[in-house]
Amino acid sequence: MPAPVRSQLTHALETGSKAERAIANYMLSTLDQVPFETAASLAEKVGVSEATVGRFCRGIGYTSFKDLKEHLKDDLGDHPWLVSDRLNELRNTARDDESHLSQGMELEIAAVVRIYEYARSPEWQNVVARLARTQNVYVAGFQTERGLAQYFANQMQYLRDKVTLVDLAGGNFAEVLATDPDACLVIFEARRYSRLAKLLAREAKSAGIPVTLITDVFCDWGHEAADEVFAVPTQFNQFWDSTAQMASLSNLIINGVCMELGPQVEERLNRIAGLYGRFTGHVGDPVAAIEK
Amino acid sequence: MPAPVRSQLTHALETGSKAERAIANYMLSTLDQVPFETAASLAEKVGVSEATVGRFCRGIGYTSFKDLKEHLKDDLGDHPWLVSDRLNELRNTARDDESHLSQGMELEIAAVVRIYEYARSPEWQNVVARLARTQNVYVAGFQTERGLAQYFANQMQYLRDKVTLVDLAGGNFAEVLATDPDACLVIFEARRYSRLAKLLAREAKSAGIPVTLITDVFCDWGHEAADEVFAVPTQFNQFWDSTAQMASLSNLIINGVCMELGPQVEERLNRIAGLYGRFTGHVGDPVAAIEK
DNA sequence: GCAAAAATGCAAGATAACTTTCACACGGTC
DNA sequence: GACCGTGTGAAAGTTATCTTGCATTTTTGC
Repeated sequence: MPAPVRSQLTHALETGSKAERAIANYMLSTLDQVPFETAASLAEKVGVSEATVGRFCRGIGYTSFKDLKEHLKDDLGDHPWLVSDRLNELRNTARDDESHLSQGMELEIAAVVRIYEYARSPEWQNVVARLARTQNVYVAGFQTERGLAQYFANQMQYLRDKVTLVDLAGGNFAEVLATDPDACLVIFEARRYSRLAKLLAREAKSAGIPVTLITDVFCDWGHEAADEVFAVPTQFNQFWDSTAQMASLSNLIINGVCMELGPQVEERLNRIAGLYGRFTGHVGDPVAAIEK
Repeated sequence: MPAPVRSQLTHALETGSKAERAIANYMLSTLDQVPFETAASLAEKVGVSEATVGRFCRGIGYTSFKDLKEHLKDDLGDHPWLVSDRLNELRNTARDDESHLSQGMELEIAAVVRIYEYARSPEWQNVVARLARTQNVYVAGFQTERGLAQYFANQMQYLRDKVTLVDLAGGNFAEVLATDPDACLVIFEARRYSRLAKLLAREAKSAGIPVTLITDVFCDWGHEAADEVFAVPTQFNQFWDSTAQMASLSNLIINGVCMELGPQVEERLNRIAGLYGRFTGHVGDPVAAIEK
């Protein structure tokens, strides 16, 4: 895999011919416009011919201008950062059968960045505040995302009381829909969406219960049925779409709720850990403690 | 009039037909990827035909998909779209009360890198091959990691038969420990480790059942009790440690098993989706299918 | 439950984007 | 000043992208 586009262009600034330097310079200074250009439009702006643009791109290691744009898309750049050495190591030493892996990794990193962008949005603050203050919190997940819902609910239960993982065991969702209206609902769902997810979201909304939907980018019914939609990237260049980063998102929410609730949570955490210790035990507990 | 494209798309979310809503939604969710798309690539991702994308763009006031991109150029404005720029944006514009967030992000990215390093290790291949071939797969998770175990198990069940999420409901783990010895076990656990996790791992190991432990970096009893230990970073500069990246790791394993099993999984996937469709239904299924 | 209308996909045709070929211009060298 | 190599643009050729017409499916209204 060739080095990041930006550094290739910078390199060309020094080594290239006159026209090449001009192209590289123009691209670097208007990098965020580049994806909208075609070889022809770029050529005209720089004052060279279309063919030269193509040759230039081929010269610095891409098969075409289109190919360069393609790389730009998931380019993490060449800025020094925490793990760059290891990242580059993985990128560069990948055997052919592994290159899909390292490409997947870059996409997964982009997903993490996306999630942290969400964490600074106003709607995020809404959700966190609501999850901290609302009397009853309900969590639902369907199909493979049920585990994520449970993960979220279990952690939330460490922080506050009255958090329930809902299910269809009773054949309806009365536990959410026909109860204390001081409630809110979080749903985890991804393609192919369960009929239940949409139905539950709708019913809850019309019952006046705020709904937060954590889903993938393909969900087209989210906005009509939920108050907030967090669309998490799920395609990481693998055979199997991965909703794993929803777990990261939910942990960030948990953390937000934690801070919203303040120091009082600590006491609850200890109490619950104590309960777990007495009923089940932790590794390293003195044997005596277990036998009580 | 800020961001006409965005508002046009938002408007289409409400007024458009099914396919149109899907297109608008996808474009909005991945707005900064749109410049790289062509009508065809977009159509494939959204699951509509190329022609529909063109018609949609014309429908909301542009002459073509290309024309829409042309307008997007102005609207996207100075919003950074390159992942590296977005990263820097998050890093640099963080208000004081957010700086712990962006530091956490870097750690979380490092965790992703760590996981992909694992995915290239020999022991990883062992685990993947074993999970594909062993007759019975058992999965366990304790405390908050139980959800992750369920997540893993549910996905695995889509790929192969005889995957069981074990629990202590019966008061022992006979389902794993006193049964067909052609079995393997995956355990998810993090601090403070449940006594059960260690005990189960030991018992399984001495019963000749290979054990894979997915845990945090603090686990000091893993190597004596498990055959493979994947230690996932969990400290992201937050109040609350996050085991979320275990989900990413488990999805990578799933993906590996998927490839190991080969094309035959596809049939199983379809069969299971079909079952889900008939018993519960998916969003978008014709009403008739649900009433059968 | 049916028919009319709208929406959609397919495939062929049209257009735009890109590559290749070839000839010429410029700069340096003998 | 002729020679040679490199870089370049124009035009022709190739491929990708988009549009259009038509058949089919889905939705809507009664």
